[in-house]
Amino acid sequence: MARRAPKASDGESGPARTLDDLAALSGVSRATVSRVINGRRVSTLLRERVLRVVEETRYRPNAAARTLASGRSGVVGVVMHVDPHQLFQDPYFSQMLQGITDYLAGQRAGMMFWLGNRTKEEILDHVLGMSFLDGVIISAHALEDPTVDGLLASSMPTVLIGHRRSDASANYVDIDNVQAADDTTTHLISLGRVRIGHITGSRGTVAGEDRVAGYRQAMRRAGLRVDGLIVDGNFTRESGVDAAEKLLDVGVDAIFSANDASASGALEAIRARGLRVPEDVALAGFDDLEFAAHLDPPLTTVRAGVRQQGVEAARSLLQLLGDVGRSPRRVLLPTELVIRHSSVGGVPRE
Amino acid sequence: MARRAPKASDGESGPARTLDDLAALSGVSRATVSRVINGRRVSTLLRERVLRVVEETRYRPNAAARTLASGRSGVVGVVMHVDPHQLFQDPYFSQMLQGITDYLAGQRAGMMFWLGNRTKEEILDHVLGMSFLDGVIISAHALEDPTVDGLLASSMPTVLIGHRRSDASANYVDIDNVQAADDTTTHLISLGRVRIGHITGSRGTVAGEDRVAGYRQAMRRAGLRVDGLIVDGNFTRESGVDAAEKLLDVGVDAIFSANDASASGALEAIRARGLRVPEDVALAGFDDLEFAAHLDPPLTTVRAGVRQQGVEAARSLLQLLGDVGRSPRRVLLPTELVIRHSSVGGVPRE
DNA sequence: CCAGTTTCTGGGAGCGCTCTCGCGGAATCT
DNA sequence: AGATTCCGCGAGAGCGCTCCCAGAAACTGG
Repeated sequence: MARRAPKASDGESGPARTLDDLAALSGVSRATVSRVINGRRVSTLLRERVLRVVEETRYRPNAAARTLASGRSGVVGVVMHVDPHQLFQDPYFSQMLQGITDYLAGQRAGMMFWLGNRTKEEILDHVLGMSFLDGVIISAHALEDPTVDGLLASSMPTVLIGHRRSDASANYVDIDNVQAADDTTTHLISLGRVRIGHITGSRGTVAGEDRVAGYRQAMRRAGLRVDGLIVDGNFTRESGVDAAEKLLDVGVDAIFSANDASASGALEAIRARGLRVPEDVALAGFDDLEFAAHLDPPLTTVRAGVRQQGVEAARSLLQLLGDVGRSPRRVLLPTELVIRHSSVGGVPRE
Repeated sequence: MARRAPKASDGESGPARTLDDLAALSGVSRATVSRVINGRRVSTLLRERVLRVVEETRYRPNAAARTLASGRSGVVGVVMHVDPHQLFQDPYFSQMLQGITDYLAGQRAGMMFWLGNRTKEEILDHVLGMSFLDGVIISAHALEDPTVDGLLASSMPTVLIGHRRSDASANYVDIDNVQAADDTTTHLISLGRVRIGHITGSRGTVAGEDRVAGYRQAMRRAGLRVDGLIVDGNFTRESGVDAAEKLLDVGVDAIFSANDASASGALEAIRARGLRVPEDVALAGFDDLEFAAHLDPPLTTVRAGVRQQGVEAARSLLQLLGDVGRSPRRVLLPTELVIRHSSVGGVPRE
């Protein structure tokens, strides 16, 4: 297509737009210029000659041609299918996004985002339509997610965040929600609490289901009853308020809430009744987002390393792409129970 | 390069990966398949034959090849050079980003983001390195910005948000900050206020400088003094608190703050002194972000249509790309003074 | 000093697509 | 009925790059 003027040249002002131009200008072959550009072995003499021309002409390789010829673009997709409003409000997502972008930017990888304003089918279609992508990272919160299924079924290298798929070939970064929830509940039990309520996360999400499972597991092991002590929430502060009200009505001496946001809601509800935390009701959350340490009292919670999950996912994807064998990457990040005032009043503020 | 296995085929399982495959399968030429895919005139008979094969083989065009051959990728870059923390905290940016992404997604355009975790030079280099981009949208807040300069100097079609560059060729979407600030100040004057303070935005930003200019202009026209009444702020809530303290010390009966965040800080400071808004001190902000209407009292402010600025920028860029002549796009969005309780106590809550 | 290496370079064949050109046959005109 | 226009289609030349291959040049050792 000499018909359409090449993007970057008006008339003949900027001469070197292609490798051939550079080759002509520096008196070597195109192959040699390519070697110089890509840092492969070339004699010092020629290398310098070429580099000077590259410099002078402010040459920039054509990314599309490169991608076509090499099969890799250096660009990955990032899909976080959540309501945009929530995306920006909820530090959970912004922290994860930051982890991803920091790592990828550091590796000079490009990234395209799909931040979930569309339907899942549209997203899948759109992502797969960007066929030049080297791979994609997708945060998979729901147990059932057609976007994830579609990606997994496609030939696109994919890393999931937050969902250990049973598919043998799936790559993921996750935390052990069950274990962490068990630990947290066990912590509350060890404090002598016996009526421990749980405010669930959204049903149908991995984190929601796994955390309630961990809670049940710990309670069962301790021989404690759970009937009436599990109230549905949906990870929002508001749901935490409502759920805590119900738990307080039936009577509890501790509440384990499925995330920090709902825990902060629970805290508000407990306070509103004139009850003390942790004396009357001990409280624990999950995620350890920044604000958790600044609640009054500071919240006992599970440090999930949300930002780190993003970093690991990005790292895994890049490793995966570099690995010809494409052996699956599975990363289970450790969690840590962070004990603060909301469960153990006497402990000095960290 | 038959050497590297084509990305999407393992062995010979999925046969149709290229137009040539489709052509062979449907017994037409590659050109005709291309016409079908791109919706150009083809007889119904052949069209259907081809479409059936496309369907069956779940064919997806190779984006890189398309870009190389056609010179357009359908992907644009979005650069918002702000600290990521601020990006997510400050609704200003998230609203603008949402406007941009909504419009572009609606037009099925892809987008790549640079959300400002790197230095300006790095960003410029990285963006220009993605040579396949059809164009870029950049939010230009600072008076001097090397990234913007570099983009403008390059051959990359670029639309600025928030900066009317004098460059005849620059495309932008902006609002008339001077006029809007003048209007707001004039509103306060019309209420009989005479000692009207201004809390500036960050110096060196277009919005900051223009808004103080509009304020000065209105004050001068009304014959009011401004010395001692202009205090530096930086668009944050905290700076609003500090600046308001100073203004209250010198004595004011109204404050016009350069944005809503700093206005909310000012509100806090005024309240802390036991003064009433608007009876003792009338207050006005700028931007009309969501929270402005929910302050107590609701804040008089300038509706800048932040989300709309994003939409318009995206629309402008797409128009620009469709326009062979590439005649410059300049959009000056209207603003509206939204009068609420914080300036006119008697007005019923909107 | 020549055969056997090793290193470096250029030639050239693609990667998968778009788009112009021109041909043949159908539709329209005189 | 013959001349003219129109339309649909195939052929084929690129787009700018990567990477294999083989020849040339520079070493090595006997």
